[in-house]
Amino acid sequence: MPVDAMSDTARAVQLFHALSDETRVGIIEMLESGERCVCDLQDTLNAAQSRLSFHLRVLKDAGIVTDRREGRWSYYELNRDAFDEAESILKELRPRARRTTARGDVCCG
Amino acid sequence: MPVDAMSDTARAVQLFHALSDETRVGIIEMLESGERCVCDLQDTLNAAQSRLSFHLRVLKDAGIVTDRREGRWSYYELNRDAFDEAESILKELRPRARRTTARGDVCCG
DNA sequence: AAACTAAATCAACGATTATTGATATGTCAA
DNA sequence: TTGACATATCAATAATCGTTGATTTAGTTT
Repeated sequence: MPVDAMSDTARAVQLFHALSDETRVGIIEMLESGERCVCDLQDTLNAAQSRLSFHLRVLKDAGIVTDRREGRWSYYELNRDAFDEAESILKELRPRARRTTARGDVCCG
Repeated sequence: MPVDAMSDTARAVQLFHALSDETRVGIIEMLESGERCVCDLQDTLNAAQSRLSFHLRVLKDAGIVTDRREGRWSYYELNRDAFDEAESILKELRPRARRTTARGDVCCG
């Protein structure tokens, strides 16, 4: 499903899912300082080519990275918007009030 | 593994994994406004008892919720610290520089 | 063109995660 | 103390996700 045809919850799930894998976090850490080509990532992360490609696709589908092709190389870069989005989703999920259920209340009436 | 005996990356993965499921996001949304008992969650989210219990445990293991027992009921509440933590992890993963690879650079030398 | 390279995709398998129904544990009420 | 209830845990199954090796797609070099 395209990102913009997704419920808020589905989008949250997609974003956080993309962030919930060691290899992908490793990729993101490598891209923190700027754009990298796939072969660089491969060497440094010590990941088989198709494995890396798989994770890059998950990140790309989630909008966390963008890619550009230059000759026979592909370069990947982090997308700030996705991080803004994740942060704002987190803020929405954050607890608001201190407590609403008074101790001693009955539930399951 | 206990949360405090975990690498930064492993912790990031655990937190984001806990956030990457529709049912769990649903639970979090219900807890935004304060503490709730399990039976409330069950009714509203329309989830089988053991299923809910499973997801609550994932959230609890990740430190996203805390629980307390009162008589035969269990109450769950969001833990602000986990949200702070997730936010700060997100900030660390965020891109720093604009671009380091100049166009036309060669890689895979 | 032919050979070579970087990267994406695919199919098969293995691993992890989620769901379900059954059972266990602790608490309350009759 | 017996029965009902709320929740947790467990074992089996189903579904999803990640890995691997092979193949495909482009682009480059000779």
